[in-house]
Amino acid sequence: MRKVPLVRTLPTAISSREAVIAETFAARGFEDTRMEDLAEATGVPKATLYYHFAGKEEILAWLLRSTLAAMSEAVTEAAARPGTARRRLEAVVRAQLRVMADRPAACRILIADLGRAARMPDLADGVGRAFHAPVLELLADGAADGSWRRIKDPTTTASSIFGAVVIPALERLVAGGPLEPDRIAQPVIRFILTGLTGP
Amino acid sequence: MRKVPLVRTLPTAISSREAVIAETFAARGFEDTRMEDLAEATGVPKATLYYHFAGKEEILAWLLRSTLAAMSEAVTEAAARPGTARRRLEAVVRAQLRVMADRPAACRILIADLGRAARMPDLADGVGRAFHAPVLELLADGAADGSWRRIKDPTTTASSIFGAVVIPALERLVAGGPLEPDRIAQPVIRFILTGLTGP
Amino acid sequence: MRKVPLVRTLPTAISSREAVIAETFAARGFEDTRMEDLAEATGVPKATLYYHFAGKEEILAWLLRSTLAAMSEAVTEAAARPGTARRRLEAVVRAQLRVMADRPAACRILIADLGRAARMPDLADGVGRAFHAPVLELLADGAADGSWRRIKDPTTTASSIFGAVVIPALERLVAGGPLEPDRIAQPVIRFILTGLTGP
Amino acid sequence: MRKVPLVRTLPTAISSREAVIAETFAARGFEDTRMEDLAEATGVPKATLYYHFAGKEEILAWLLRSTLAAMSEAVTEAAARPGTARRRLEAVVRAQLRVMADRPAACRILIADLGRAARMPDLADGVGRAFHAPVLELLADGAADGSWRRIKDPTTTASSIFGAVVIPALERLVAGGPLEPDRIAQPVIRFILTGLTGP
DNA sequence: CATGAATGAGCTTTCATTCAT
DNA sequence: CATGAATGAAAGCTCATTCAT
Repeated sequence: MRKVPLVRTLPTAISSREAVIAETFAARGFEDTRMEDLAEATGVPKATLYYHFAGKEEILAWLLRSTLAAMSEAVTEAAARPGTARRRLEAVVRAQLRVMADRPAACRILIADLGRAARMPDLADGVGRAFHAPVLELLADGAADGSWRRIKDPTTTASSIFGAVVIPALERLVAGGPLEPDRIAQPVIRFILTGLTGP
Repeated sequence: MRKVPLVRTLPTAISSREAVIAETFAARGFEDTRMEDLAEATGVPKATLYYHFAGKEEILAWLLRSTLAAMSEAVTEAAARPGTARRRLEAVVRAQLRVMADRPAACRILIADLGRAARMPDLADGVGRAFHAPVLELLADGAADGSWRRIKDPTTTASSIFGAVVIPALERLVAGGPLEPDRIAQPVIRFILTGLTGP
Repeated sequence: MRKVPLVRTLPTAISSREAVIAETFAARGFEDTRMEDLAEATGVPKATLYYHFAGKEEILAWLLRSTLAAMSEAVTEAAARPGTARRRLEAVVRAQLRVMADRPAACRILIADLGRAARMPDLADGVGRAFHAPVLELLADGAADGSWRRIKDPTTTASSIFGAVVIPALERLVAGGPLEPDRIAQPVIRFILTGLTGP
Repeated sequence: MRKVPLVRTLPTAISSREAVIAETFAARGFEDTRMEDLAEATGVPKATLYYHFAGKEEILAWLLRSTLAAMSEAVTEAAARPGTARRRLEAVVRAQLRVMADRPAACRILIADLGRAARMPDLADGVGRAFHAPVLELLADGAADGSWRRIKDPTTTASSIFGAVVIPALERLVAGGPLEPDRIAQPVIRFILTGLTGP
């Protein structure tokens, strides 16, 4: 049983089909998606997929890894901008929502099936690194620059922030509607910054 | 494939094994859990499971329905208590966390695989009814009784609240650690009520 | 990968088809025999074969084990008869040939593919136990009772005897002709007892 | 599937790897040896093997043909020496054993899988021509020159001689031990000439 | 000439599910 | 009612083989 990911460089015939693959997985769920479905959806023969990936799970892993990388990049970039922690957090939230809007299928898989991601060793803490880490830093920065109070339990709070952003977005995605990041961003950011009771 | 759920009354031999079934599903994921695994885990022969359930999916549905019912009951009860909306929302959060702590495996499946639940017709809006509906009411009540400002986009906000509660809890569950509802409740409630900037 | 042989008792629907299975394997060779071929030949559905055997290889193993057992029994019985070692050795040769004539396909597989048998752990020394052991004893007995000279290298000699019996028989089987044990027995026995130079 | 053997002259890069190829086949059996395995073992890329051979089976055929040729040559040469039939037969036995010792893997394949060789059209009677034919002549010569009695059933007897030589040798090879042709030759020759009862 | 990349064609195996007892 | 035995229906994966360079 070969579990080591193959190291061939992906031909564009495949890598350019990332979205189609994500949509295929999203439509039927991982297990109900047959290799054959992916072959049909991409136009790449089954055996060729096996030539480039060690198995169906590797394809999903590649997809999620790529998605996570995009998320990580967008979030990290937003967090690194100049400005107050508050502005930067707002940018992070918008960045996260934008990535989800750009790759609805892949993000839907990733977030609506966190359980599976958790079961995939090399992805397990991908979410953590992509979102939590930058946010944790921001939480500290914000306390320092007066953006907000000192956060007592930053880990839990970072998770709460993640949930507060991602769950409303997920519900849109799952409902099938388009995700309008700018529409959601506002109430979400307000909720994150001031909670229910704020001004 | 018979899709109509059977209506026999479950023998306790099975219903008492709910937790084991949930753990089995949680450990390997739905599709990687074979009927045989459930049979072994519960001690109930495969064919007997088929005598009581229309199929594997029905077992999961029964499990999730039961979990959702518990969640719904706990949340609804908390929301119905006397007191300010604020107190009642706090109670709701604690209730939600307590259910998750009581049924870690089942809740983990439910929340870490929202995608599947969404794909299961009769469960699709279960989460909505279990959590969102009572919270939506609370949001209105709270604006009325002065617990908080008037919430502009209550649907999105209810989702954010759900995410803010459930994602930190899920991360604990997935990490394998025990969920201490009371430890998490405090920072989460504070976050929900006052956000990052509040007092 | 389950390598442990299953322990269900074989239904006669299968065990009674032993010969057909052997013929199927013999006709096309092990690897060119698909499970489907065995299913068709026996009338037992593929999945049912898998219910009773852990895999194709297990079916072959069962077949060879059974053949070896028959060989062992026949040879041992012949070797155990009363009489001089010489008479008993003659009986052993005839017994061996008779088994081969009775189960031509299975014996052809077994002997024409000793290499595979050697690669199958639990069969590796089956041939040794079935033929060599009794013959080794006979060689000693014969030296004691004056049937023949003292044999210096009994292991090699036992192998030579085995080869001298089995190879002519195999050539008949492979040629497709029927094996007439009594026709072959005579020249073979004479060769074994007196070699080329004897009276 | 092209069945005509290609006639390109083999580059030494391949022909010099004959032993490695034989060992690879011997270790796993023909069908469990993948083209890839041969490529790895020889260092010659898969596609290059296909450039020189019409297919996997052709590689085995080439190997066995080569082995058979060596056997045939050695045996024929030994049988053609001057001297009594008896001396020449002894030489034949030693020659046969020497070839087996020199090419243990290839001979193991050839003899431990006589069934397959029999199924390969152009090899079918290779063994016959390589060993049986010279021996048949010797049997007649020996009767003429007084080396031994007149052999009644020379075909069967030639087979018995072949078996008496080759099976003990095969058992050594399969056991993994080295084949010491001179150690085996003596008891085998004695057995062939005088059987069990001779002086 | 030689070969990395690609793929057609199957085959083994697995499992959810059924059914006779 | 309960269940051991049996099976239909896939699906993942492998590999021999081809071909463009």
